[in-house]
Amino acid sequence: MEGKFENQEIQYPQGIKWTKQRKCVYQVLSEAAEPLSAQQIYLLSGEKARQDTYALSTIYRILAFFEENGLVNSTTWMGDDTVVYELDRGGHTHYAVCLDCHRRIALHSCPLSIGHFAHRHGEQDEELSGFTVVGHKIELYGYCSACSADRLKP
Amino acid sequence: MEGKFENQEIQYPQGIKWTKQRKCVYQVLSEAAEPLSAQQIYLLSGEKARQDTYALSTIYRILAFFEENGLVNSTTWMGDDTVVYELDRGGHTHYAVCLDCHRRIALHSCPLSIGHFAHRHGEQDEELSGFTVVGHKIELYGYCSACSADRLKP
DNA sequence: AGTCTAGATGCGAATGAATTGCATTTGCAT
DNA sequence: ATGCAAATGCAATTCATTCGCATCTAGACT
Repeated sequence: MEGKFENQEIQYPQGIKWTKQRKCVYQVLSEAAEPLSAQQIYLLSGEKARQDTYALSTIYRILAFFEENGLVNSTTWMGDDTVVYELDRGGHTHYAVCLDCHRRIALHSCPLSIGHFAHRHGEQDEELSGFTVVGHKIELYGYCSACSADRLKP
Repeated sequence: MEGKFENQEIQYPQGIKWTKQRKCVYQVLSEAAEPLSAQQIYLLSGEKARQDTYALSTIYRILAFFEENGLVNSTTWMGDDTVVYELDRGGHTHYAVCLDCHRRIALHSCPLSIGHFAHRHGEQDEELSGFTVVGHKIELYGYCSACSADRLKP
């Protein structure tokens, strides 16, 4: 039996060609607790796919494709230049990033409702008139509890 | 006379070694209207320095040095992975980024005061307890007026 | 079920930003 | 003016990401 990572009860969005590579990447993303880099996805996909490994370039192409089709969003962390991807689950999460150890902490509440914010700005900043806001990204940065402690007694 | 970009009335922060390359980069940044990439700074420095051109690797090292010493901040734009640098002028600016033409629009008002925001979060999210927030970054993304129009009638 | 084909993949080579090693040069404190 | 730790230039290197092209495959159509 074809028992790899397939035949799970995952629902793949319709209207696109679902190759085994795409299913695999999709599943990896759906199980991820936080945004992943192409490299990480590449490794995780390799594990899932029993003995196969999918080409890294394919992973990149799949991610670009997913992004174009609105299935995933990409971002980068402060102080790091590699792009990370996460499934677009409708809602959104923001993070606090430690400038020292680079640890990231997910914030469970968003400090501003998109609509509210966009609205206020559309009215205040002339430059922003006509701009259609579809999303936002917020990042707090500073030092996590562990690193804050270290910085006091060096 | 040594008439290059030097002998202007620029005040260089004290306590560090001011080579001509560093002065030049510093001046380029102080004249910039928005964050610049290392490449851009490299080119602009080249122009300022009459006939000289400073090594690109030097520019990178200077920027890293400036950042460590709190003179500049670095970030990246949505949908672009090259790092950009701007002088730390105390205040901070946020941008709206067009996902289509990549044009950026500076927002002249910040939707949340750091203190206020950090405070509320430090109390609400348990994960954030002990985290010392030193700054934040907000990016709106969407489509600018020109591109919004294009998207309606393709 | 078998055929067909646009589009997807694998592989390796190419790009481009950023970093590093090392020999040489230069602020700047003495 | 002198000396040295730190900064620079240059070339080579790393690492993420992209691209060209030959081969394969999902899914539509017999």
